Amino acid sequence: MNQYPHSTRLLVAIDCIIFGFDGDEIKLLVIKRNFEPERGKWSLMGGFVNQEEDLEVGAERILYELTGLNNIYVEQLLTFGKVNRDPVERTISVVFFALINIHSHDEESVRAHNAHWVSLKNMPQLIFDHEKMVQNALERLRYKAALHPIGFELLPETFTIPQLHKLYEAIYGMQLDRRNFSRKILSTGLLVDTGEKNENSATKKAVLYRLDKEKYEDKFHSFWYFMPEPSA
Amino acid sequence: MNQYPHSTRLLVAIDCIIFGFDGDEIKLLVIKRNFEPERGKWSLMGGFVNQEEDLEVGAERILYELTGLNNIYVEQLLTFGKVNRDPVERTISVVFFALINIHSHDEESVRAHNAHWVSLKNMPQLIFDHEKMVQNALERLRYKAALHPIGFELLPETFTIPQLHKLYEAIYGMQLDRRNFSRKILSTGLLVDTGEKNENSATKKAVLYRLDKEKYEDKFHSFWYFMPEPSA
DNA sequence: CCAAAAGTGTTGTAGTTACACCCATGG
DNA sequence: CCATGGGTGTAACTACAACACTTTTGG
Repeated sequence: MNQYPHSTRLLVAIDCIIFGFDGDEIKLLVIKRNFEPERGKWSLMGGFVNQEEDLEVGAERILYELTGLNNIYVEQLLTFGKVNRDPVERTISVVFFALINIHSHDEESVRAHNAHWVSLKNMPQLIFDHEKMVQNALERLRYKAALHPIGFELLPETFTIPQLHKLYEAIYGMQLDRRNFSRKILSTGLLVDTGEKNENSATKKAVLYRLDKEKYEDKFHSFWYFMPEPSA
Repeated sequence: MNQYPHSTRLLVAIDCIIFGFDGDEIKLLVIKRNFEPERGKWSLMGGFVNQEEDLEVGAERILYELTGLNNIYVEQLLTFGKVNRDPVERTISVVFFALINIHSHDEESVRAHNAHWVSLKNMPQLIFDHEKMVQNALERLRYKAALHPIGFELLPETFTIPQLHKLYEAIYGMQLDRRNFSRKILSTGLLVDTGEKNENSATKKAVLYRLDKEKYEDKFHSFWYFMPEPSA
């Protein structure tokens, strides 16, 4: 077998930031470790990269193992590689972040892994550099959600504008004018009126929308700021 | 020595995308390999991560080795980890991208490494997945330059608005109205008139500006699109 | 019929595009 | 004195923030 000589090989881990939205707050899915090292402490869900496994595949494996979900929004965040970040042995960690509908995961599996949804406001201490990872992921979420129609990934298939509005308020920790927000979102042309209405509401029922998948794919990469607005 | 048992350790490489601007085009600094594997082919500058070296430090080491430059703009891009991306042995590559003033590097060192500036338009074939990396880096550059005052990193300490204008046209491969661009850039308040003028011009001499470092640091992270403009 | 939440209208303002015009310089 | 490129001005348009108002529902 061909090999590069004289080079050190390192452990490569994958850690997953998993965000959810409970209708009020952004939540993070973390596990209380019942294994060593750092048993009893909180950490992100993770694992090691297998020899014959692409990084993305590894991330999907780990996410599936915990949540039972496939086909969720996953994006590579950054790779953390400080020499002493893991006290046991030097480990490079490739961090992914995932957005899921908080009600869709496999409860069994989550319980079996001793995982819990925690709110970002009173997040427990996490092991190693996992808090930095979360901080970084939150910044990325804010960044992307401001520029791309990404928030939907945290909601069910069908959702109402007020739900989306609350979601955005939660992401940015600030109040947004309900009416302007509604227009802004609708003006993207990405939402399709399903004709149905939300039954949960105690007062006036809100219209349920779903994503226009095609337009979503098309428009996903558009953004502008320093550049002039596209005239077409 | 404590170790995680039963886990595979992998080679971890660092590859560097190095962008420059020659006044006309965005250029990429690549090396023509005079070592195995793939001797004689073009590739990005890279190296392996040392056992006792942080990833960022490794990137800076590699960049310094090639260009002789310290304190340049470096940002982690993404980590590439497909199982067969390197035919010799499975290698994870953490990719960084750097922006430098094309005239400031150490010519000696660049020659010694058999490195050359190539234009993106007729870029030679690169080994492995390096072309994907470049593609990705270009997208990131476009993304960031549209939202953050990052273009300056590709220019000398002092520069003129027309230079900056040409730079942005090169980044996006499109024409931008000279006059509106000028106002937009000046309205950021990030440029300071040095009082001096560009001597190179054959006609009217343009004012030389420099960055207001403090404001630059402050404003670096501001951006908006879906969100309302900050009222303060 | 009233409170609470959802949805629609309107207006002033600020930013930006798409221009025209003037200025400085070297040949 | 003229061609070239740099700098400033301006009008029309558009987007959006900040509001008020109407509609629907349950109790």
